[in-house]
Amino acid sequence: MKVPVLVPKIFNFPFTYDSGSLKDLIPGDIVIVPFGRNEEIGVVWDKIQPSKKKFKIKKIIKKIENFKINKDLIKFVNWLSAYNLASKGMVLRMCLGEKKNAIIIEKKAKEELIKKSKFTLNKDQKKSLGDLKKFGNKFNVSLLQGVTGSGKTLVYFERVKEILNLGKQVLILLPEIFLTNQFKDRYIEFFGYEPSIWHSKIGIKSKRKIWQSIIDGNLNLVIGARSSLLLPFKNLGLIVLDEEHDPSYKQDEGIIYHARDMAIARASIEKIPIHLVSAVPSLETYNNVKTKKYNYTKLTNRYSDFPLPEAKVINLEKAALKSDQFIADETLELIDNYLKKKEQVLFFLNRRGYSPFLICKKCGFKHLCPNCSIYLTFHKLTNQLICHHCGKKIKKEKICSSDEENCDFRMYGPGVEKIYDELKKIFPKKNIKIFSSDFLFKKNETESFLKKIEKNEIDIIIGTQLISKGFNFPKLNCIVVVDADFSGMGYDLRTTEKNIQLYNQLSGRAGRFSNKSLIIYQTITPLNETLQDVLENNPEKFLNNELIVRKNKNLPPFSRLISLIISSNSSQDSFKAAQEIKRKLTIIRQIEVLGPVDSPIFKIKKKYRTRLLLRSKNANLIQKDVGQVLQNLTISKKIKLTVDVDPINFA
DNA sequence: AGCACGCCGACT
DNA sequence: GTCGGCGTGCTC
Repeated sequence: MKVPVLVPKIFNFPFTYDSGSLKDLIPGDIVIVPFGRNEEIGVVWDKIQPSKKKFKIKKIIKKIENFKINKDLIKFVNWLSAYNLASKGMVLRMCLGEKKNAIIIEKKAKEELIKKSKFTLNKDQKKSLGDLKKFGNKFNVSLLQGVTGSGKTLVYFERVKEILNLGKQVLILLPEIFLTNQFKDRYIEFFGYEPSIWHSKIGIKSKRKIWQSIIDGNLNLVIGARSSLLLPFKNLGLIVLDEEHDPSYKQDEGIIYHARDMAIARASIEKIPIHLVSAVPSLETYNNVKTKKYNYTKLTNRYSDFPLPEAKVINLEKAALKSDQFIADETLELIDNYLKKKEQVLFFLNRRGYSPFLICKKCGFKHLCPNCSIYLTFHKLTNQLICHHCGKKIKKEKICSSDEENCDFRMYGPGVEKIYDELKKIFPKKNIKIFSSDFLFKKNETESFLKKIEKNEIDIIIGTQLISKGFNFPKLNCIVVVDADFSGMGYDLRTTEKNIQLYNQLSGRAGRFSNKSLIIYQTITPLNETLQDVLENNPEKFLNNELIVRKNKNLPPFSRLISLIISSNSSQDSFKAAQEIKRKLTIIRQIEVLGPVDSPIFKIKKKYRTRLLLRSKNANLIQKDVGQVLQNLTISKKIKLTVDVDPINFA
């Protein structure tokens, strides 16, 4: 009997095999097949691929008895692959945990019971929980919105418990790996046992253990990052997607997909509910709530009734900073009140290193990354210049082209290390620490750092974006945004949205347990509109305006975008290939093709990148037509084509 | 994607 | 003279 078998490789269709002596093979069975000169794991797929090519049909070697992929997952893989223009085989690869031998049998782990704390929901929370229940246990998308500190987690934990009690599996998605550990403690407190955590960096043995017990139905709950979305759940009953608005849900390497949108698709295929959770939802989700596509429930008050921090703007233009100073005197006066009370102050600056600009005063020389078309950032910690794109590290060069002497470098603009130096000079006795990826080397370092902050052992924290995400710092009551910059780079239509999200999230870090908390925005543009929106703390107003703008400009969600990135070792090759692709695409009536243009960062990791942007003329899906053209494309293997459906990053 | 085969530079 | 760079072709 002929059987279609999909292998976890680049192919977008299953290969045809002979079942041999194996009887009753059905879609979802996991098999070992001969492939080329090797053996490969594969999954019996739903449809035989018709083919004009002649080939010898090989026999399936054996069937793996204990595990089976469920039918809905096959449907989901097919759908995800078609939507994102990625090959089915590569999507299947993600289901199998990337590593092909995740399947090997091993002993199963028991959940260890730990003491469980008692939680009670307040009135607000009870109402939202009631709403979520009311929406039902069939497929529906709902947004649980609540200001930072309103206790959203507790609400959905209760909901999760309910679904678990029905004997169903639950998936909780979080936007970043490092949040999963922090989240673990809260989970243990509530449920009384260790949750299983899944993300790309967990070891092979835990992967194997989790994968196997999920497919068996022995494990009921997984907390995971993006990749957990493709796990082979046996009977999934609920998906919760926390921090719904977070851009890191978009995977932008390898198979490019948006985990939020894919999660919704999976819920739809599995016919189960999905809860999106956020303080300020993404524009897409907001629009879907407005048009009643999604259900909606809101928590309006902070859990312990402490107010959100008061906001203050400091005009850096007027502050007359001395050279080498990035913190205004007025800011220093304000934070002093908090430090005196032994309360923490957080300086937020989304710039790693010491200084982003190192320029020779005499010859104007700047260090350019040898692999990318961007300038290098000076890091004092390692005394190196580092490329924030490819990670290249080099020592300072000193040859000045203006005369025989060495270059005389000046530093412009602050990074977190620079702020550290400035603060250390003013507060030599305070314990000041930087929280950025450069200072968190080892695995447990992040956790111990966070513990120290919780225990109030650190007086001043200087942090990058990392710090804005979901942490609970009880003694933090004052935040300083060193450089509230709203200019963006001009190539990201979501810059404003991201800024609103960021500052909203950031301000939520302060005043968890205080009536008097403060967030200070230092800026050279105190009248900026986005800043005004942030200050007003009325994200709905911003979202409504933004929707109007998008509508007028025919941008998503009123149209659809697909971005093509064409890259190669030569800038001419990339550009020529892009023109060629554009020509072929113009056959499609319902899209317009913008470009080709060099990408804003033209060279990344030695590859020259040119891009095309495809836009639908209405809100219909265009994947099918575009996919067809791309499939029949014959371009040199030297050219790499990356397809990004619903792009959010335009670099 | 991975892997083998095949053709040209640099160097143990 | 070999090692190894990557460009090309193939996988039921």
